[in-house]
Amino acid sequence: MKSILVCDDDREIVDAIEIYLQQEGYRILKAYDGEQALQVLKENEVHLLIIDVMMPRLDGIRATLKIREESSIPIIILSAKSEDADKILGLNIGADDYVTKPFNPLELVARVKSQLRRYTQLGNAAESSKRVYQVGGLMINDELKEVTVDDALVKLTPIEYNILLLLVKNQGKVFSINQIYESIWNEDAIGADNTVAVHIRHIREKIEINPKEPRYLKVVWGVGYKIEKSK
Amino acid sequence: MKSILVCDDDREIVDAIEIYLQQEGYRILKAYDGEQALQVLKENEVHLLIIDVMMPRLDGIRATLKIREESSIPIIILSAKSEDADKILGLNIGADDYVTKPFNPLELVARVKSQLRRYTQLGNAAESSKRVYQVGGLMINDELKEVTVDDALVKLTPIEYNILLLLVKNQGKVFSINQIYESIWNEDAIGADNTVAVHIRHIREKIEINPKEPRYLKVVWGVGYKIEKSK
DNA sequence: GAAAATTATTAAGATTTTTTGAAATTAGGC
DNA sequence: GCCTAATTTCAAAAAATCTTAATAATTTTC
Repeated sequence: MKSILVCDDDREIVDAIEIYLQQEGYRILKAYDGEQALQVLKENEVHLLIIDVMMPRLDGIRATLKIREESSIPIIILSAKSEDADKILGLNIGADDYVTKPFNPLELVARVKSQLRRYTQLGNAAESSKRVYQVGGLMINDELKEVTVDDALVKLTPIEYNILLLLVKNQGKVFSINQIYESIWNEDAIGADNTVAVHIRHIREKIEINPKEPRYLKVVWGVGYKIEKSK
Repeated sequence: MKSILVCDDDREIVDAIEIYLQQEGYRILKAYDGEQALQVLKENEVHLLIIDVMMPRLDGIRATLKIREESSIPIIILSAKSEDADKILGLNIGADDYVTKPFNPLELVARVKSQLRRYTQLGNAAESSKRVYQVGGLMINDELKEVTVDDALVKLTPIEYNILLLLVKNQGKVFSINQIYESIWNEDAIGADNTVAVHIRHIREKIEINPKEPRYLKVVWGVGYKIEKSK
């Protein structure tokens, strides 16, 4: 579940935003000035920040600057100032979006979703240009959607392919069954453990010489699955 | 140099945007309908796309959907429709931002910069949190769920791993058996002393050269356990 | 130095997690 | 609409891990 920190000195606004975002399944953290926001960020895993400009103690602009010194989470600035100059300033100092009050809550929700998609799914320039991945004798060409093991072509179904691609793209990194499910199916994983497990088995049958002793697709007991990094 | 594709059937708008973005040092590619945009994307390296909604042949919404099937570049939708529903739709199908006409060119430039910064510099969730902890020759990579002692890989069970992670994350700090239990199991510790003790022993067997004289995982008599801080 | 309190050790039974085989359902191509 | 391939579900076997309880070894207290 994704956590969103909402920061505004107007508690009514914070509460209103909370209601809308909770409906979308996000966990909401709250702060009422910039200092508090920094504190919450330090102590919690936060995936996105919505922050007002005008606040006591530390305003949203200064807070954004401070946060950007060490974090790259998406920041949406909220402001009563609809002056273009303010928007431009906010966007230039590191914010990802700038929404002016009064705003349609549903538009804010859509912008939150868009930012989180960019941050958690779409990724960045460095990784998106790569289209061929390799781990030992296992190779995935994402342009041709082809998988080969020791130069022999292997035929995977779409779901199998996507799971393997996720794991190979992040080789070494462990993914829980839920993470895999949510990442591939784009929906909440409830009781989907077996589904993923069966796909894992099918992938192993196709890419492993001996599925009982997988060379590539390994289980990390109690945690999830990973592709063994080639050394 | 970053390349930006500007796509609108109104050539004047394309030209105007071109002027502003060129001043910022971007290379501008142009298209005048969705089909052309897809074509240009296929044949060029494009780092960001600005696309109008209403266009002949293939509109901006459909084009965005098509592009998202295989590309993750930032997309800014431009539109004369300022209806909230249109904005929400655009953002939900994969756009990164939605700007309504008429717009301040400088705000558009700021939004372009913001998106490119996210895409080319700030990166995404996966890479921003490298979670590696170290104490002397003991190292925990929480992303790979791997523990090494003097560069030798050590295999821990989930509970063992979590206990060690807790202690290493807070190295030097002493945790009582109850604190450890409640922190790992997330339930009240009643008569669970032995359980934790057994796990501690197993961890020592795996990470210590001589479990009887632990270098890392030490007992603080009458209080609890800690990981000796490295100096 | 002995008793009390705390921590360490061991191994077996209980539990959880993963793997597996097969059947049922769904989706896509012709 | 039928046929094939893909996906999901179910249930049980296998593997790994966790807990328990009984006992031993320490350290502290008196």
